[in-house]
Amino acid sequence: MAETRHNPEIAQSLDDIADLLELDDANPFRIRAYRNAARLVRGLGKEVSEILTTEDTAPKLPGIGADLADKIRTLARTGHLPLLDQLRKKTPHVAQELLHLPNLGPKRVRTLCDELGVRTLEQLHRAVLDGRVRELPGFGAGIEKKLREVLEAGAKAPPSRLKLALAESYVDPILTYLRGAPGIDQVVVAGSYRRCQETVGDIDIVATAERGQPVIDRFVAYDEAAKVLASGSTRATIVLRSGLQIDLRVVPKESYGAALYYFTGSKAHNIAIRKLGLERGLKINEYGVFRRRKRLGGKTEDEVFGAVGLPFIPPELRENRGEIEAAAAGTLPKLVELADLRGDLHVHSKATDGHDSLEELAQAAREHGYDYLAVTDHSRRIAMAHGLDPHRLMQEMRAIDRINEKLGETTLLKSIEVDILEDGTLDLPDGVLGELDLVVAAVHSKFDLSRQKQTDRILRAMERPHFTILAHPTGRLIGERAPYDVDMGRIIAAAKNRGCYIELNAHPDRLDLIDSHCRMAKEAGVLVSIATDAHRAQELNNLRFGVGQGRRGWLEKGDVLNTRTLAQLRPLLARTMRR
DNA sequence: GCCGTTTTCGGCCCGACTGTTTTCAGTCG
Repeated sequence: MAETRHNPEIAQSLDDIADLLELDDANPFRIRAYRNAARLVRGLGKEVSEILTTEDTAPKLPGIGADLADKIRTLARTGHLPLLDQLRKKTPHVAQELLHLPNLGPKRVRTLCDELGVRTLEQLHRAVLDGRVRELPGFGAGIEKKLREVLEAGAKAPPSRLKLALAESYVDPILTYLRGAPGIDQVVVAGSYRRCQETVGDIDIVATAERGQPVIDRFVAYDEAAKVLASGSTRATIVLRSGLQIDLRVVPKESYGAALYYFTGSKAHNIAIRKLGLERGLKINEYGVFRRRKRLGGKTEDEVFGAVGLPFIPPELRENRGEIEAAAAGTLPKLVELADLRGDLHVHSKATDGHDSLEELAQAAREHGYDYLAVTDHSRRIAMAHGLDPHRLMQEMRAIDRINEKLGETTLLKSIEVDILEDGTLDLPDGVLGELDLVVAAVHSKFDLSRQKQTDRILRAMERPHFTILAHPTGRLIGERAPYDVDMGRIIAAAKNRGCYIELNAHPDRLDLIDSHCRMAKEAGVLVSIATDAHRAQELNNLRFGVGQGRRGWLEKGDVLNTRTLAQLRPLLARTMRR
C-alpha cells in the first residue's frame, strides 16, 4: 500500500494551488475555496483521508464539495495532483516566493515575471538596483525602496511568528504607553493574541477615543518603534526593534464591541458571521451592525453576536470550526478557566534538573492555593538531568512524606517523569512505580522512529500497570523541533481503553497537546492533565498558557483531570482499580 | 470551487492605507 500523506502536507498543497491560481488571475472565490480548504485540513484533529474515505456523496466537511473532496483524496493517496503539476509548469518557480514578499501581490508579481523576466530573487534584486523596477506600470520609487529593504533584510532575518509568552512581554508596555494618549478611552489587544494562539504573527490593538489622530500620533512615536509601515487618521502599523509588528485601530466609543470583534478574528469566523448577518439583511463591519443606513449596535461584542441571534462566543473558539453551529444550537462548551484548576501534575525539583527544593515547591503550591502538586523528577535514563534511580526515588518519597506531615492544605503527590524507552518499556520497574501516587511517562529519545514504531512504543508503555499520564505527547518544541510522528487517534483511543490520561504541557515552548488533539481527547472521553512541567517555582505561573490552549481545544472543567479535588483525584489515579 | 426554505445560477465580507495616479488599483488584514 502506498503511504498516506498527512494533513499538513495536504494543506500545504492546497495553499500552493491557491497561490498559483492567484498568479494565474483565477476567480478569487475559487482561490478562496482552496485557502479555506487548506485551513480546514490543517486544523482537523483527524486525518482528512480518514474522514473523506469512501466515495460518499454527502458532503462531510463544510466548504469541501465533491470536487475538493476528490482532489484531497488524490493528494492523500499519491501526494500529487494533476492540477498542481500543471499550474507549476505554467508559473515561474520564483513567482510563489515573490507573492509572499510585502507589497507584492499577484498583479505586480506577474508584471515582474513577464516584463522583466525575473526568475530568481537575485535577479529581482539586481533589477531593483538597476532602476528597472520603478519604470514598470504599478511600481514607482516608493515600492522600489521597500523592495530593496526587504530583499536586503530578508536573507538575514526571516520573519517568524512569536510564541505567545514572548509576545506578552511586549504587549503590556505598549498598552501602558498608549493609555497616556490624549482623549483615549479603551485600549485592548485583539487578534490571534486574544484568541490565545500558540504563536502570533503580529499584535492587533483596538483603542477608542473621540479623535483618532492624537492616539495615532503617540503610537507612531513609541520609542521602541524601529519603523512606521503605515499611518492614517484611524489606523497605523509599526514594527518594533524586536521585529514584532503592531497594528493599531482607533474607533469611536460606540464602535468598541464591533471593532474588538472584527479585529479578534479569526478571518474565517468573521466571514461566517457576516454571512449570517447578510442573510438577515445586516451589514457587520468594524464600526457596528447596520440595516441599510440604520445602526443597530456595536458598543459591545454581545450586541454583534446578538444581532445574528447568537450568544457570546469566547475568542479562543472563533476559528469557524463548529463554534457558530454550536452557538446556534445552544451547545457551546463552558470553557475551563484557570481558577478551575486545583493543582499541577508535572513539576521538577532540584533533585534532578529543577531549580527549587521540595520545600520551595510546596510553599509555592500553597501560595497558588493548590490542593496538590505532583513532583515528577526525571528517571535514571536522563543522565544529563541526574535522573533518579530507585534508591534516590525512595529518598525523595520519604522527604515528601515529611513535608506533607506539616504542610496542611496542600499535598505533594509522589510521582516521576519516567522515560519511555525505545522498546516501549519504562525506565523503572513496576514494583517501584507502584509505590507512587501517579506515574507521568514521556518520550525523550529516538524521536525519528517511523509513525508506526513510535505509536506502538507509546501504546506498549501504556500497557504497564502503573502508567498514568502521557506527558508532552508529541515532543514538539514550537518553532524549534517538529513533533515526532505518532498516530494521536490510536494513542487517545488506547488511553481511553486503558484508563490513562493525556497531558497538555503548558510550557510556552511546548503547548503540547495541540488544540485539535485536545478536542479529540474530549470527544473520546479521555481526561487531559494541564500541567506546567515547571523547573522552578515561578514557572507554575505558566499554567495560564495551557489553559488558553485547552480552551482553544474546547475543553471544559469536567474534561480536565486536575480540576478535581484531591479526594476526587485519588480514585482516578488508582488505575489498576478501574480495569 | 461552494452553496441553496427567496436561488441549481449567481452570488460569495469589507474597509483603510499607499502609491501611483489624475480617479483608482493593489495590497493588506
